[in-house]
Amino acid sequence: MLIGQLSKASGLSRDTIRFYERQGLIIPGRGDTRFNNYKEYSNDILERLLSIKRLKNFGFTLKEVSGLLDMLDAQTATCGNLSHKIDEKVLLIEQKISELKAVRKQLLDGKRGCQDESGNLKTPGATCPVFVH
Amino acid sequence: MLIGQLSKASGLSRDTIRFYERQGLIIPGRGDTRFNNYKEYSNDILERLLSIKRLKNFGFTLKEVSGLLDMLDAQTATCGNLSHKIDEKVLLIEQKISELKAVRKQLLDGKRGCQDESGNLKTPGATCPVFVH
DNA sequence: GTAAACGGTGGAGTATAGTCCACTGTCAAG
DNA sequence: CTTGACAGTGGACTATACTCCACCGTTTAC
Repeated sequence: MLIGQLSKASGLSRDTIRFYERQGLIIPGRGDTRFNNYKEYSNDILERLLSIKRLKNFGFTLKEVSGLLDMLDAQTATCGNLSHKIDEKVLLIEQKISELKAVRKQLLDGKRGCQDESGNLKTPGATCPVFVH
Repeated sequence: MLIGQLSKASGLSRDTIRFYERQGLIIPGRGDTRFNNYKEYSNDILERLLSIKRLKNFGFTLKEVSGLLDMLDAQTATCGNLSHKIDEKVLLIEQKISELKAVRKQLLDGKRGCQDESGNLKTPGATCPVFVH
C-alpha cells in the first residue's frame, strides 16, 4: 500500500511514518511495477507500526522500541529474552507511581496548611505553604 | 552573594541559575559598591530558587512556576488563589498514576502470555506477546 | 606578576518525538 | 488539459529544561 493508506490503517500521520522511516524503524520497499518513485508499504510494515504504537504506549522510548524491533528482526524477541525487560519496565513504572504518590502527598500536605480542621480555608490571604521548603 | 555561593546554597548549577535568569524567574541586583559587573544575589533570591526547586518537584513546569512566582510577587499567591491549582495538579497526578497502573497491567498481562500456570516460561523461544496488538 | 578561580555574555547543542514547510513530481477525474 | 489529491525530498521549527562553549574581564593566592 502507499503511505496514505498506511497512515489511515495505522492511525499515524504521514509525517510520523516518515519520521520513523528516517529513524530506520521501518524500511519500505521501492520500485514495484511502477516507476514513479512511490514507496510500497507491506502489511508487515503496518503490523510493525502497530507494534511501535503499542510499545510506545508502554512507555518505551523510540530508541528502546528500535532495540526491541531489532530483536524481532533477529527472531530473538522471545519471551525468554524479553521478560526481564518487561520486569525492568514494570519496576520503573512502579517507581514512578511511588514518586507521584509522594508528590501528591506533599501537595496535599501543603494545601492542608491552608485549611482548618473542618477543611475550610484558614486564612485565604496568607501565602500558600506550597512555596515553603 | 555572588553566583558561586548561590549555586552551592541552592544546589543548582550556575548555568541553571543563569538560565532561570534569562527566563526572568529571578532578577539579580547589580552594581553595589563594586564596579566589576558582578551580579549580587540576595537571600530572597535564594529563597526564590528553593521555591522553584520545590515547585518543579511538584511537577509544575517552569512556565507554571513562573506564573506562581508572579502571584507571589503580586502577593496573590494565597491559599485561596492556589488551592484549586493544587487540586488540578493533584488530579493530573492521579490520572498519571491510573495510566501507569493500566500500563503495568498490560505489560504484566503480556508477560503472563509467556508463562504457564506456575509462572515458568511456557515457550521461551516464542515471540513475546507484548508485540501483539 | 602571573596563574587559577571566578565572574560576565551570547550563542550553540542535547534529548525526545514529532510537526510543518517549500518545492517538486505523479496520478486520476472531469 | 488542467486541477486537486497524493507522493517525494531536505531542512527548519516546536517544546522543555537545561548544558556547554568560546571568549572575555576580574579577583585572589602565591
